[in-house]
Amino acid sequence: MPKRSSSLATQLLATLEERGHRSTSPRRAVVNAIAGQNKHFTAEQLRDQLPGVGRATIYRSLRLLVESGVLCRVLLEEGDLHYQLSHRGHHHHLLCVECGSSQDLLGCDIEDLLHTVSSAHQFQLSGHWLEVYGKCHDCMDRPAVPV
Amino acid sequence: MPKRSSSLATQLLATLEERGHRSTSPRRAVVNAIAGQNKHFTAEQLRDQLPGVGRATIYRSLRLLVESGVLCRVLLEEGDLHYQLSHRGHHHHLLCVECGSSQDLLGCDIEDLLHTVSSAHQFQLSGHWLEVYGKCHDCMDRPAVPV
DNA sequence: ATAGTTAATGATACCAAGTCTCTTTAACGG
DNA sequence: CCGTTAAAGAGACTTGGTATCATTAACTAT
Ligand SMILES: [Mn+2]
Ligand SMILES: [Mn+2]
Ligand SMILES: [Zn+2]
Ligand SMILES: [Zn+2]
Repeated sequence: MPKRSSSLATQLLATLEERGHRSTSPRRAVVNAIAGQNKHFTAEQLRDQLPGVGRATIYRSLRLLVESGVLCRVLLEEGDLHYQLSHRGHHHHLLCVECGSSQDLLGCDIEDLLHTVSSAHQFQLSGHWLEVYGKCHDCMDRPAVPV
Repeated sequence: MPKRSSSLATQLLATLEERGHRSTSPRRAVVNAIAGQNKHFTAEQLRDQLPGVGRATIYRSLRLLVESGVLCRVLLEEGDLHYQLSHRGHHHHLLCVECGSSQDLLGCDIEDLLHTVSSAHQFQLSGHWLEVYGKCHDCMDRPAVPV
């Protein structure tokens, strides 16, 4: 039996439909899989979970969802690109390098600071990219995992 | 006749030698080419300029120079990885999206701010990645280049 | 100066992460 | 129900890089 769609999945799909995209069954499979992730994930992880969906379709869906603002790209310290559900609007992440969890960083003062610094350099700010790496609260207590 | 080495190139090579790496002729060619760049560049650009040097050697040299702290990686807005000469130590860049120039951002308050924000989230900061995009002073005045 | 040791090179195969092309399918609007 | 057109999927291709390994050449010690 097909896994039941979460309301989150329904919501993601609705976002796509509002933007004029069709509700196809591969697309529903993709948003369901995404809704089931509990932390950031890669395109390839999604592909492993959806062997029946074409590779191009997965990448196309990810692009649409990023463009719609419901997914955001997350760059890990090693350079790997992951995705995760986004709180709409620009924000950043505190990424735990230990357990892979992430916390959103909303309404911090970075924008103001960057504006100040930029104008000091006679630079007209238009965008920025920031990722913050470290250990989350849980992993701070826990002794480091032996490799 | 072989292009004369700039003192910058000599300096780069010296850094490598100090770290126990041999002064080979492909390596000299690479540091010379790097010393001749006037802005950030990609590995492939370097390759085009050095058709006689093997691909692996170019990537290996870039890695060594990054590890030595004399080159830094720069992530452009579109996701392309570039390199540029580094002022040793951690710093960031103001990248002009118009002309491709970049200004180093030293001693800005970002570290302090991130520490404040992190501890507010009970997060133990260990690193971060920041790139700032916009228009440099020159390009602010100039009307946008027609595509 | 010579020889020995070992780092470094480069040819080539390989790989990861995507993108492009093109034919076929199916969603949706009328 | 039909027609239009978006979307899918197969598969070739691309980009940016890494791994392997036989050969070469820097440096070191004599
Ligand atoms: Mn986010
Ligand atoms: Mn720099
Ligand atoms: Zn953690
Ligand atoms: Zn500029």
